[in-house]
Amino acid sequence: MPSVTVENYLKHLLLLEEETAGLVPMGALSTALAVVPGTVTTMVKSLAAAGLVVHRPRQGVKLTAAGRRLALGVLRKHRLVETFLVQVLKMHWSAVNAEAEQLEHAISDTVLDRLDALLGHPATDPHGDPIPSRHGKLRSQVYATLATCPLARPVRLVRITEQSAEFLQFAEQHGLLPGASVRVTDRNLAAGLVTVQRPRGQPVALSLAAAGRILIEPAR
Amino acid sequence: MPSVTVENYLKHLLLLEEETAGLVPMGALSTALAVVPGTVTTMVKSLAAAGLVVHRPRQGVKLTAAGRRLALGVLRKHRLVETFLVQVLKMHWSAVNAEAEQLEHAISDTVLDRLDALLGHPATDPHGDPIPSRHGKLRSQVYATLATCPLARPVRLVRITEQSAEFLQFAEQHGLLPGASVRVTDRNLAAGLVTVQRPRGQPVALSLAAAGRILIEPAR
DNA sequence: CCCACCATTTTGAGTAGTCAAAATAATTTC
DNA sequence: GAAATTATTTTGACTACTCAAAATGGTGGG
Repeated sequence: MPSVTVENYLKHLLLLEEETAGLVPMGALSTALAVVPGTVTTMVKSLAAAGLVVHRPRQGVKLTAAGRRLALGVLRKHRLVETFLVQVLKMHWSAVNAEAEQLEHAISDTVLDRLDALLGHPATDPHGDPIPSRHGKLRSQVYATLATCPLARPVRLVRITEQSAEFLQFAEQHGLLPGASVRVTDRNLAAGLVTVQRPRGQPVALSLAAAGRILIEPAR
Repeated sequence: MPSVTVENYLKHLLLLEEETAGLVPMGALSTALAVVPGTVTTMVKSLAAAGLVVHRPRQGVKLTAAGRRLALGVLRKHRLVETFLVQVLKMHWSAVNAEAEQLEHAISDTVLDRLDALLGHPATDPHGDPIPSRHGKLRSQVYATLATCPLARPVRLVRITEQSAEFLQFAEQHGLLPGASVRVTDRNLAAGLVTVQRPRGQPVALSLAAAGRILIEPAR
């Protein structure tokens, strides 16, 4: 049974692979896990010895099939727990990431399956992040974002790929929730600013970086 | 924040204090925690240094007020989680102890309070074990047991103080659940055997030790 | 009273994970 | 193409736990 630490390394590696071409650099893992780079090197070597990752020295890491399977299991727990916390315990979506961070390592597959059934086998968590299936399939669709979509056209928010409580609270305050329909009215690359208009309400200004974390699809 | 290990030492110490007069011997903790006695000595010394227990060398340990407060918090989490697993996720009462053993260390006070509210602030868990209140009060009533109660009189089961899945499955199969009404028809001290009769059904034979783990009160 | 037995404590050693800081390699810059 | 910068790895050390096995202290029987 992998330790909490191992589970965390694998989960973050999976997350980083999603947004990285090729190998994940050690530094990226190091900041994601909030440990010093030397620790990551040591740890990655032992994960490699266990057959969970492939380590190319001075280049980076990636998951093996076995590592990926484990990581997907952890991610599934994380996202189902988040969904449970919001839907059943009525917690705020900005608070559940931190909670799930702990619970994902303590919940058994048995309990998880019950939870999944109770929730009606949801496809995504409250942030719109896809929940890996019981057998390790992850529907990982490529979406446009508020930083890249065409101007003026109505778009529907599908996913917020940013877990910080502050950002999520900000987003909710301005109606930027998965499912909401908005239009990007202006995008100023020089200033790095995106202006978003929702049906009834004030326009909202976002940094380009923030806008890039909000995934969308053409509305209707 | 106390480590999982510390939480486990404190919780088991609390449980052992309930059934021990005076200090808890090191050996008892050692078997409860499934570690060798030397480990307990080392660990208890560090808990004592942290002000969580009092250690009288060669005699035993007991919780300080601070240690007890922490232990009650863990026990509350354990028992509320058990209740949740049975009442909401419909798990079998014989399986939930093992699950709660893990979850009790991962669940935050916030989540716990929501769970408590969802369950309607239950006073006991599915085994009849009292749930410590949010402020660390533990209603710890002294009950008679099937090993000590008068013969032939109808009694109501209130609590099963034995967590092993096998025992709980056996108990359920014979209708020995909290709330059930039964009568002890025979008690053979020489053979160490207790015979229990429930309203409609075969008589059940139990060892004296097992009978002592089933707490009762006079029925009506 | 002494000896044997039991529980407990000590000692020495190991594992998992971490950091600080020095060493090394790769990449960019000029 | 050397020098400077940046990322990564190494080294040495520390914390929190754990075990095996030897040492110690009490207790109870003869």
